[in-house]
Amino acid sequence: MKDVTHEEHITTRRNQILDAAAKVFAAKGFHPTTIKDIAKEAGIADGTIYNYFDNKPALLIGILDRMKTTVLETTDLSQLIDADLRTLIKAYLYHPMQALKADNFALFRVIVSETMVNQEMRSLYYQQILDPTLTLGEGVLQQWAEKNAIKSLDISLTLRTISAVMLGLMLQYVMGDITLEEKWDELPDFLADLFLDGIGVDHS
Amino acid sequence: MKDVTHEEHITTRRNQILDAAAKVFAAKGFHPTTIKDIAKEAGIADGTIYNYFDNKPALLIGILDRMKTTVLETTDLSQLIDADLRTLIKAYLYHPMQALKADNFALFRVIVSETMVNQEMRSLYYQQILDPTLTLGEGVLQQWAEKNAIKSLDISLTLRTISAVMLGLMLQYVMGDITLEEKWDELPDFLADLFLDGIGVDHS
Amino acid sequence: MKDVTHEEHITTRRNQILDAAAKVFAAKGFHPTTIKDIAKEAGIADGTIYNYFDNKPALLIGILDRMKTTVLETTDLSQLIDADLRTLIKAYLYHPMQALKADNFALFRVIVSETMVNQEMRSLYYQQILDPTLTLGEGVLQQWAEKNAIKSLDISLTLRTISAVMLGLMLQYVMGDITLEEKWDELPDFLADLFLDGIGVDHS
Amino acid sequence: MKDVTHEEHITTRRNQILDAAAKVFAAKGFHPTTIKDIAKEAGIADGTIYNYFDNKPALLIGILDRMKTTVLETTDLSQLIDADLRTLIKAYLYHPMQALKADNFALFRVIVSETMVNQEMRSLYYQQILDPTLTLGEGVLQQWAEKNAIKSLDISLTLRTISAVMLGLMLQYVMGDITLEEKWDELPDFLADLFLDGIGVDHS
DNA sequence: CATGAATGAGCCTTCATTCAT
DNA sequence: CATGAATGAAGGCTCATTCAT
Repeated sequence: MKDVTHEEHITTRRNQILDAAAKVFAAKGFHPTTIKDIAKEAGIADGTIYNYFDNKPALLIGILDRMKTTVLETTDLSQLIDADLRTLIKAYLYHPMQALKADNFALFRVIVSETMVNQEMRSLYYQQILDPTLTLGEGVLQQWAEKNAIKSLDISLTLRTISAVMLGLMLQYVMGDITLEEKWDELPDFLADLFLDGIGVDHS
Repeated sequence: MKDVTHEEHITTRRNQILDAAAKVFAAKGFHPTTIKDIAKEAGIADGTIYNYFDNKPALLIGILDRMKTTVLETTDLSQLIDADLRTLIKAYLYHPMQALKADNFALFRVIVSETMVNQEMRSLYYQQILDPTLTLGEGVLQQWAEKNAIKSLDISLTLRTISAVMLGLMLQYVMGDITLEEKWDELPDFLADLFLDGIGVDHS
Repeated sequence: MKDVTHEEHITTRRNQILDAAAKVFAAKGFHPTTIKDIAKEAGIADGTIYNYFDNKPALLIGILDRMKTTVLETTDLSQLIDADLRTLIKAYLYHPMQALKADNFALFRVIVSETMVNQEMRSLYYQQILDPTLTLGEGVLQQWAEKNAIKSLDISLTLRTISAVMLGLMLQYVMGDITLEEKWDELPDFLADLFLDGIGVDHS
Repeated sequence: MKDVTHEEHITTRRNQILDAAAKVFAAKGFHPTTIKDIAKEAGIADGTIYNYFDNKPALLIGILDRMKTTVLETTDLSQLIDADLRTLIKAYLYHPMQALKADNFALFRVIVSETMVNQEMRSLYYQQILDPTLTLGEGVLQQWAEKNAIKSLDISLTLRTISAVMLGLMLQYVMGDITLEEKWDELPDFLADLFLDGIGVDHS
């Protein structure tokens, strides 16, 4: 009973700190942010942060780690198992794009930036986010392949291409591509068409 | 005459410093690298670097800036103007992928990482690399569209999608996706097929 | 009655804490040891320690203070009042040397180290240990002097010399003098001879 | 030529810093002293200290290291090789006692304190100071033993006893023994007599 | 222009101590 | 009296940058 309360308290505090860290990281970037900044934002003392996290990088890792839940939950495609392929692809693309759009650009930038360069974050991203996403998608594609609804392509490369396009577009958006910003909402439709039909004309 | 020598000397020194910086950044990352590291690698004194660059970030910007030449030169597609579309797309994809494969992973990672987070690098990348590449590609696609060789799609989005796929795949490669590493050389062919024909079966 | 129990409880707790502190100080040194280390070793909470001791130095002082009893008890020479002088000196030297040998090197080191540098510990050591020991010894020597069993020397200096030799040898032992370690057990005999007869040959 | 100046400059700076460190350590103790204190005393910036020393302990080690020269130079006994034994012993004891008396008590305390507890300082003390001193003394005693001027005792223990008495007396002095302070100057004579003749009366 | 010693602001982290529960 | 989360002062150390030579 007391333990439960205790656990809850720890979780609350960790989230409180991660929320503050996410906010400040998004605003100032990882390296320019000081522990004092985060503590101030969280309304606690510097030292308190170290009662819940080992060090500064652990905060960013904590933020990334917290995302795995979000990603997997919002990307629940099981309910779409009976939809047609085009709808499915749109859905697969739609969620992350909307999630990003909110106002997490800045945080996204910081996370990608550090992930590129931090071994621990890299493997965390791979294990917690990329790999589950790919596995999920491969299963779906496999089913459609068996129904002869898609060409017999290398499924793993296909999936990687689809997830890569999302990542790549996000980066380009974040880099300041205005065209992309304007047409952001058209993308799920556009991509679904592109991936399903290609750009080439039929030569038959 | 003297000016020429002078200019040459400056260019040489700058390149010497940038070479050293690129090497050390690739090995240790941007933030963990000190000016002293770079000076040592370049065989000069710390202070000398400041005669050629304003500050540490300017070194990374210098490296990125030097790349624009390389990128545009190696992506010269004019000679392929008469090839068929599939060949063209392969060529468009092939060069950057091989360039990355060489062994500049590490440097690529560092540059992407800082670019995400550094406004100046971001606009430099956009102006010097992304925008020219997109413009080039749009021109080519436009020509093919006029020949009715491709569907009438939103060309700017199409181009952005293609370059986003490249960028995204490179990142995932660099993140440690083993499958991608194994099949890296198959990608130009695979992607050309995918982009041209799509994954869907013909319902006609 | 309740007070007695109360007092007992306090004493028990204090000893429990001092035992833990002594163990950890010996293992890690005074400064590297944290209150948390000690609390953990004692199986109590950090804050509890402050119910029994004012601060961290007070713990070391407490340890030193506890020793006075031990020292004086084990150095009870009264029973040797009838022995010959050589036996007496051996006994005077034997106890502290054995005590050190046991395995309290590490703690001894820590205590000496802090005593050097901490005014409060210094006077505690002087009052509780050095002074009583010297007084005791001086009394004994005085008796022998009156019996004309020893030369008429400055007794206070003689005593200080003897205790200084012990202290100095202990330090050198603890500093890692291998020769001293090997011959440690020979010392009481050796020193007794040395002090009584000197190293010079008789010139008569 | 330039190198010579350079070396000189380094030596000067190191000594300047060590002088300042010694002064502040003596006044405040090792742990309470901050790098800023030392820098201020030396009239330089904090960071400059780290151009000459690896870290804070290295300063104390540097101080100890500098002493080896002093110790060995001032303890040059070769000129006394023809003196009688009593004179020799007095000389052997006199120098360190005077050296300490100056006003280096406080520093001595700090050094002994840290040496007790710091492995690196311990072996430095052993190798640079204790061992040479013992070796020197053993050689001398050996010669006298061969001349039958002293009893055939265990020379290594004898030497250790003599050097231990110095160390021990210094500590007791430093601990605040007033008697010792009053009679400090009598000690060389007193000790020479004690060690040569012993305190026992002749039983023949 | 080259040098590299000097600078000193600034940050992460530790940990003794407090105090509300 | 016990607890242990919270505190926040404090300090060692790094390193980009400057500037006298």
